[in-house]
Amino acid sequence: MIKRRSVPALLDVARHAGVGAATVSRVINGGQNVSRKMLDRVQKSIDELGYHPSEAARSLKGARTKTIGLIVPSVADPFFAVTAAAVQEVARAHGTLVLLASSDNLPERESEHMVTLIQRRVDGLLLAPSDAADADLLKHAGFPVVCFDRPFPGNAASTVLIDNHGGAKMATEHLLHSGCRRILCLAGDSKLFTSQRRVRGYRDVMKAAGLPYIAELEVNDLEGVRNVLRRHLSGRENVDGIFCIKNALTIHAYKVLREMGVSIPEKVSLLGFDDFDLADTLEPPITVVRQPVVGIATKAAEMLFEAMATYREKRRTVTMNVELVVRGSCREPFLQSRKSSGKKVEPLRKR
Amino acid sequence: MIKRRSVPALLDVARHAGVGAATVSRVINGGQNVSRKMLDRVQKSIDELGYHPSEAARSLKGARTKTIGLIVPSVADPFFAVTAAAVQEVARAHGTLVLLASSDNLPERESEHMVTLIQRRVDGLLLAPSDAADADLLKHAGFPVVCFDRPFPGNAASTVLIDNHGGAKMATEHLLHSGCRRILCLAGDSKLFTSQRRVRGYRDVMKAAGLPYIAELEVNDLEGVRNVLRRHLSGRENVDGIFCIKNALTIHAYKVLREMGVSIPEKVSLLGFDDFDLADTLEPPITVVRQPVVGIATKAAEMLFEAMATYREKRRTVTMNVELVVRGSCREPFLQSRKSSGKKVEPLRKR
DNA sequence: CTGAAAGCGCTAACAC
DNA sequence: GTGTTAGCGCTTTCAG
Repeated sequence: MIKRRSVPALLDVARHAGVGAATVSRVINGGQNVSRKMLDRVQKSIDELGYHPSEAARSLKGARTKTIGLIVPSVADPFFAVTAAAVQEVARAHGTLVLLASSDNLPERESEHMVTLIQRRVDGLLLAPSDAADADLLKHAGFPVVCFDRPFPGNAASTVLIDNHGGAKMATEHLLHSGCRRILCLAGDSKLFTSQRRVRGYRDVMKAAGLPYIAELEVNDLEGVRNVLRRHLSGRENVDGIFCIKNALTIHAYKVLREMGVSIPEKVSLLGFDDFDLADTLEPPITVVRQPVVGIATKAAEMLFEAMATYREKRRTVTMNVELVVRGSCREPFLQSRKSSGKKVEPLRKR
Repeated sequence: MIKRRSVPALLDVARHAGVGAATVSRVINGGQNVSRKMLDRVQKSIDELGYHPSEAARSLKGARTKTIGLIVPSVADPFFAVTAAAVQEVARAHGTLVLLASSDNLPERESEHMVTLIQRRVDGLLLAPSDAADADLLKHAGFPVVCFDRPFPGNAASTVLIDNHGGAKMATEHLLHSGCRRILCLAGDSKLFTSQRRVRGYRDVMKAAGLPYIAELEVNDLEGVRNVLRRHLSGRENVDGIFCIKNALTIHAYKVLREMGVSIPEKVSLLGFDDFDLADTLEPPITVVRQPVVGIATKAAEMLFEAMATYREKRRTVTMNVELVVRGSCREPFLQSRKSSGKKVEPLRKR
């Protein structure tokens, strides 16, 4: 027996209270220009019937849907989880709900979700786009779009990024100052924007220093890291520093080094891009480049709401700074005779 | 200059293609009973205008909104992030979108979100309710609700739980078998359902064993854990085992023990409820009770979709099992002479 | 196979 | 102050 309990409509309330539709409408919209008496009567009917106005009908009248879309590769990923929470928070402050969708970095799935959100007539969209996001969809979207973490291909939308290149340079230089000369760069998924930028930062520093470029661009799981490290730590490579492009790799590298009995930082210095929860608790605590995760998302969300309010898209890209958090996984810097070179790393002792 | 670009409507397409509205409707709904010619013509107009049907108008006709709500205390919390991802996945398989909201464990905010979701006419709601969730709202919700992690007060909805009590007993017994006799139980936020159940499991075992009940029920931050441990490790308490009710506490306890120079497990055994990413990487790796996070969410979501499909609410509570993951933070069990007692812990070597 | 028209639940003009 | 009514964009009879 499938009996769909139909929820009461405005007209039901009106009839129940013996008033016109408009009066009910006024009541549920703040009760301006309604006599005390009517207001009470209507309110009573509303409560008795358990009435709640249909948002669908409201938005049909052309009003906003008070909903924004958020498409991320994966909600389970701590970075995007924190990001989602921050977006949430901004949205809530604007009386707006968030429609969450995950793309798994699959362009097709991403497009699929975008279409769905267009059909939902969301007021705006926040997006960490895949490398092959569909620019055509943006044209007919009918609402502003702001990207974060990665740009939209062809720079078709406003974007909030971090200084991946600068952060990677900072990291590599820190390793250099720690006395490392044969630095391995560990990266996964070389098609990812962030990955490319960070590798480039590493490369530029190494090249400028006349040191060898040793990079592994497609390692992702623990097994992969194990193979790679086994190879590079013995033999002629004889790596003395490791720069990991992302969290998972940093953690894998840490594990492998431990299981291989390689001491950090005495034998090998380890530095990761992106901070993580227990980075300061490991033995030794891991030195990382920290990105302002909440800041990125908040900024992106604010830009979106601004665009939604003004309804004029002045496309722009905001780049946020990262900071080096020095802990204990890199050797202490050698005496720096080159004090004058100015832009030396300012070690922070955080956490 | 605020010019809101209005998106094309079905009628625009109809006019553009020189056909009736119904024909366009048929085309966008699978194109049954439409001549090849018409179909092509309409499709062309659709593409040219970049038309996407309005979901709001569709659901106004009484159809489903193909949206479910998900209310969690915090998306940033890894547990709920993973949960959200799993829900996502099930929803996607059902062609449904997820409206995500976070309550911060605040009953008022929770109710607020519930009202909003009711107004959105979501097809169903997944909820990790606060301890003071509003049962009245459920009455007029008009859609099925399934809770997870915690029950709805008064058991007003179907629920997916884990065996908190059993898990805590398992944990405490394991500590006992490890030779601990003075076991401290660390809990935060004593009003939380999960916390209460777990503390109770600990208590029951201790009581049955005739051992002292030593619990701290309102520690939450690192500072709090530090104070508590300092107190209990010295002096007459002289704790030799610690059972942490949740992740954050386990990690804090680990940190404090390290900074105090207390060796784990030689001096103190440590056991946490709920597994976490680096539990196997710390020194020593932490023994934990693991709950099937994805399983919980998936089960809850499936129950919800089932209820949505059948539209009959047969309220039920599902309890999922937890498992003990033995790593290295508890002393090796003493020789167990009581082999016959059967229900002894079956140590798993996972990860 | 195709089109005209009613109506979903609400808001906003407009009358009273 | 309050009620009537015309749509918003779509689906769905019901005629042609």
